[in-house]
Amino acid sequence: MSSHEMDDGELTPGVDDHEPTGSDADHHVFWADAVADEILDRDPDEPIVIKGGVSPSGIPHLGHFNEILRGFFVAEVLRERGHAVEQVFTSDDRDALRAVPRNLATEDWEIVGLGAVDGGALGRNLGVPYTDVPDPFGECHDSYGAHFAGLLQDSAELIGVPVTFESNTALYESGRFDDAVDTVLASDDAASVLADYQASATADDVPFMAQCPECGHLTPDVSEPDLDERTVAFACTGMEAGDDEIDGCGAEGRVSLREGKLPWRFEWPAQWTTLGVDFEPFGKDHAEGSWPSGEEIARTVFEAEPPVPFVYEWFTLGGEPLSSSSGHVITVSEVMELVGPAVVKYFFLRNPGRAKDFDVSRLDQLVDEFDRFERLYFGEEDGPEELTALADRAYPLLVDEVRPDRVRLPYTFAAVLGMVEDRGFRVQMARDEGHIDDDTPEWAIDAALERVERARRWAERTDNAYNYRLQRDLPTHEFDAATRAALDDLADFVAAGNDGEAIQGEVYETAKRHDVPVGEFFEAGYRLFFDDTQGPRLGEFLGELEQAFVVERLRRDG
RNA sequence: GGGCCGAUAGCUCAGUCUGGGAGAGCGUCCGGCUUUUAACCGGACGGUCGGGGGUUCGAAUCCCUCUCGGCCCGCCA
Repeated sequence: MSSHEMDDGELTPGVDDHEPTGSDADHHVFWADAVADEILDRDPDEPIVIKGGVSPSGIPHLGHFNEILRGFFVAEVLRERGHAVEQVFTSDDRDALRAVPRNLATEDWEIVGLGAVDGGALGRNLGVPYTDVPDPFGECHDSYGAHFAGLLQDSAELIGVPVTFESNTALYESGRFDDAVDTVLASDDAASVLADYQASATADDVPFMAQCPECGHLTPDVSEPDLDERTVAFACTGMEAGDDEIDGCGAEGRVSLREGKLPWRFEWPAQWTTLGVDFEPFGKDHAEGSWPSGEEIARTVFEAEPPVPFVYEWFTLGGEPLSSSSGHVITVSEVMELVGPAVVKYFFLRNPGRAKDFDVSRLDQLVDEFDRFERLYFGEEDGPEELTALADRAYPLLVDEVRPDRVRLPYTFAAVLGMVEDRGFRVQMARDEGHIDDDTPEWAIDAALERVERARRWAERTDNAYNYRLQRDLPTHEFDAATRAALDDLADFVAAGNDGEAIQGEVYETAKRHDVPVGEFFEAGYRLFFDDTQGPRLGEFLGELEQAFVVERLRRDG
């Protein structure tokens, strides 16, 4: 720790031109600034290490991204202030497989049921560390743990957050954890400290779990640690996993301290000291469990200051808790296909202390909210003071590049454009609505059209009011004579070269002339073009389509 | 049983740290866009800020208490 670091803090107050004048120096509109202050108050060595981590127990879902994105914002704020930062993520992959998941994901993010893999093989590996359980999908990774850690890493890349992954198993096997393991086992206090926090722990426990060399199962039944030889005696007597009992093979003997692991309550602080962690976000589940004990273990056993903690609320998916085991999950990959990285980051930028709902059926709301946030930043709209201040401060962290000339199609409008595949149609319609003009750069058009693809997937996934698809072939239909005559009339009107607005008006006129109820006539139109009874505003939509196609379809010729 | 967090409009939430005007978006309703057909625009309606008590000139905000919900004291983002 150098003596001038205090000055660094003074020289980089983290104020940019967007910071509203008159705000107190120690009040921040953005939570990550407050966290950064707290970290810097401790004069950390550089690079400042920001960590997160999970067990690679199954499909990585959006909730796991709290572990990456909370840290991301803090890391970005610290970088802005001129500090070197490394964001690391521990895969807690020496934990034992405790339950066979109902659903899995392939390396290409395809969600499959247990039936698609050898579930029996997984069942036989209950109690075995994730890195020693074979990859259920065969050869794509070295192990179950590597497979799902790979997906997590993949998610981080998708969203554009640079993270260094650390495997717990590798930390044990390479010896990097040796000092931490020795410290715990040599400590007179370790077991008794934990016993103060955990009812099931006693002061006589040897805080280590050995991996049986015969069957690969972890066992807490260890004794007589020898710190000179770095071995421990074990008996493979099985372990508890939830309500189930996992049997051991009964083998006994001694194993190296690299063949096993610390219990989680010790492993977490061991990660902090070994990796030099300065900041760690965690869910409210750890807030009253692992954190208080970990904090004291760090101080009394490792004689090190624990990282700055940060508790985040869990969020729900469509009002229900996320649950890997029941399959109520949404992956980052899926979310990225629906809204893109900036909006995902925006979702995590908001108040982390309050439970949020991620509602796929109302993603348009989330995207609208993001668009507004963006307009507030660019000063294109007035809004509440606090929110505007937050936008000024944090918006640039959401995007790769701040571009005032970007184009954002409203999400539901993008969904309407998604009803037709043709790019020219999409561009023309966006142009007619004033979203694109002659000065719009090509990159902005491309980026805007990406949202059309996403909104299209959303419409399909939720099968909502925008899930209409222009039919390439003439749908099956049955119209009475009056309707047929009216459609022919309308076809002539279109053939005469009238525009969308005129066509919309003519729909009413034609229906009236032929004595067809307006509603029925619209239904006929929706049947012909969408094979449905409803759809978007018909006339203006038809006005954008190729005239010959519309005429032919209205005449039921193809 | 003990503890942590939360509760603001029909919905999603901001505002609570640092007490002074109860807000946004969406939805709903009404109207506009040449005449119902989920894209656009305008307006309106809408809240005893979970209940009660206290501190204060003044409380969504601070304190106490109760109710409900989530979570922790095995594992979990």
